[in-house]
Amino acid sequence: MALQGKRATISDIAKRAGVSSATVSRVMSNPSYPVKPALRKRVLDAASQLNYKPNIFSQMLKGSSSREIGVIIPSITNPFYAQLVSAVERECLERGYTPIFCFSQNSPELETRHLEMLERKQVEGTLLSCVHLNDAFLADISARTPAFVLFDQTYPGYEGDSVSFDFFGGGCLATKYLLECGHRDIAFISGPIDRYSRRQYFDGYKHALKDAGLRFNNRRVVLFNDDIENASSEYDYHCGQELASLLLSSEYLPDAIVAVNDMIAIGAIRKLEQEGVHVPTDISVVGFDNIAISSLVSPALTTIDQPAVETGRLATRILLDRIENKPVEQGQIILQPSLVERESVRKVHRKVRR
Amino acid sequence: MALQGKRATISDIAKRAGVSSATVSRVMSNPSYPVKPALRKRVLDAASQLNYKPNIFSQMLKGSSSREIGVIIPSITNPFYAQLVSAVERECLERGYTPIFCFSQNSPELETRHLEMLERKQVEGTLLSCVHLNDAFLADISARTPAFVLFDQTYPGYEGDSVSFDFFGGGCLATKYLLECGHRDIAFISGPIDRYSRRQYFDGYKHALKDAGLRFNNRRVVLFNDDIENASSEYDYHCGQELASLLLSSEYLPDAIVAVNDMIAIGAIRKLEQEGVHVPTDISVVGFDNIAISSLVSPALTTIDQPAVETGRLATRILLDRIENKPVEQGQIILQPSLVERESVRKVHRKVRR
DNA sequence: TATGCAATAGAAAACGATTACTATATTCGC
DNA sequence: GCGAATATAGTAATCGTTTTCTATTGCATA
Repeated sequence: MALQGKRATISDIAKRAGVSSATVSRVMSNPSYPVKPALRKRVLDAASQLNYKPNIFSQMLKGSSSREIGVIIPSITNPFYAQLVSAVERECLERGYTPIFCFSQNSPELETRHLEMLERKQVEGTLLSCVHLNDAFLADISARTPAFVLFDQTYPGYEGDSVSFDFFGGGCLATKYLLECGHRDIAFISGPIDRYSRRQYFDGYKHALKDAGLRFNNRRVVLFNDDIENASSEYDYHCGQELASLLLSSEYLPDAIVAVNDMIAIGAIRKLEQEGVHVPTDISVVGFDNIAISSLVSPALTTIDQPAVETGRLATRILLDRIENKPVEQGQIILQPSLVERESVRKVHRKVRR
Repeated sequence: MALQGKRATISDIAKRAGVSSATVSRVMSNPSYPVKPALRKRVLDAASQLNYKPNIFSQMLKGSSSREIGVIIPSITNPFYAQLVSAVERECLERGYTPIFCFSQNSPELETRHLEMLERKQVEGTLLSCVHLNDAFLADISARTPAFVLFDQTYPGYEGDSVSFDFFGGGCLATKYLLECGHRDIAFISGPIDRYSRRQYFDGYKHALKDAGLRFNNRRVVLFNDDIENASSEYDYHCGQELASLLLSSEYLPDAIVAVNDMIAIGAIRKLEQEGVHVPTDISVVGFDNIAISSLVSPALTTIDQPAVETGRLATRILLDRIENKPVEQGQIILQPSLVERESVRKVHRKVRR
């Protein structure tokens, strides 16, 4: 392999093989065009001698597709997104695409910056877990991008392709389960309810309470409002500890807690245990996400499963199908929550509902 | 914003503004070239009316730099790599580069495939946590890539830039700490010792034992040999459980365990507790990695810190400095281990060494 | 023996931006 | 007021590939 300073071009090969550059191009990338076997061999030999690698920018300029997609998520240290990203990558790999992952850190400015970068790079499509709450902005972007799928964090009333999750149903399910287990005084703990998903989850909680004929007690909603844009597990964990402290300082403890995510639940449980309040004996907790750790902590966390892999896979499929102009059976998917029963909830008295 | 089917080119703008395309180019991307204010304004207006976005492929073809780098790691669901990736991204963002993340799943074939893809894309540099154990291969790649830095998993005797970790020292440190705490019968548990890093860690363990005048007992080395290429946390966790079972089935339990990583340690602890063996009362455990969860489990894991953020940051800096031909003070960095004392090790009797 | 079509290959025109040359018009130093 | 330097803008070449035209064969059909 001759590695002179510069990389060999198609005309270097042409010269060496004694043919025109058109012929070289046809040998290299148009298998259907007839070229005499002898010539073809000469070209192939010359190419390998010169260690020829086509210049991708030139090919792109001539209009071939880059097979790159952009993927924007809030944070990769959040295990939910790590799993999601893993699924996206696998799907892309199978279909010959390269994903470019970007992390918005829950910052609209960063999200915009990444979106602009992806547009500059002329990716063929974008997958976005969106932290913008701006309708016009989204319309703008999705019009400009060849293909565009919202996932995880979607936008209420968004008309385009999306793979979202029934957060409302999730909030309901978690709360109803606690009610069924005989708990009545159920608190809700969360970081800032900024995102749509959290609001929905909270609404689900309230709905389930109301549905059970219980009045909603605002003092049982404990929020940790901190506008540090930080989506790390550690942060959520500490947030959970903080929230548990707040709860511990109230007049009396609730029967149970609905936490807005697993990490917060785990942080809260840890703090409670530290203060001598045992889970689930003294208080029950249900989380949300079903990240890997949740089954590994003690007590293992009862939680609502949010299917990260499924979300990533479906969203990627829709996006790639759009890019390739394949028919998309369903452009708007809403994944349903399911309960994962483990050890953090105590059944006070059986109260089976039909 | 007029969005006709095709995107506007530089000559569309030239036509609309009544100037030559050279002038447009100079206005758009050569601020130092003098252009009359009136003309400049005409060009700028035309550009914004046509919503002009330069064609990046054309720019690349003319030799401007892509400011893209490739980053290959085994798996993103491993929290150590998630943190590392996060640091790489941050560093890239600051310096205006776009990282393309690829996951090798510990498969040399996939690693090769990704490396080839990155070469095709003509990235300006590559960061690799390498699963190949092939010298020639590495030499080949690093010669072909404009800039190349090995990190995390490096290669013994590798001459190029690298940011690695003193795994041997880590194994020593973990073992010595247990010895200092008064433990004598110390087991080593691990998944397959395939990677260089694991072998080194294991060697450190043996060295510390020998150094303390203890004979190395091969029956205290418990390995889980499974060539499933799976680097997920869940897998390691189950691997840890399996290893603990193996240990439990031996004639009598060791005093302490050195685990090859945190996830395996956590899995083992969980299994031990399930079988009524309490950590650290009955047996002590020290992990390796210091992933976020390790401080959150109960008992909190005593472990060796492997600085993920530092590794990612330093490796990226070296790579980008090379790309930009800045002087690199130190091309080969070996990060040192440090012990994080938490709750999973019991001090049998104080035996202070100087 | 024309005629037409497939096989084969080269010349040259794209793709869109940058930039090395030119070519004017100004302006400056003296 | 004259040559030299500078400001300003256009022409055309260039980056490396693909692809549309052409052009020449060879061969089968009528």
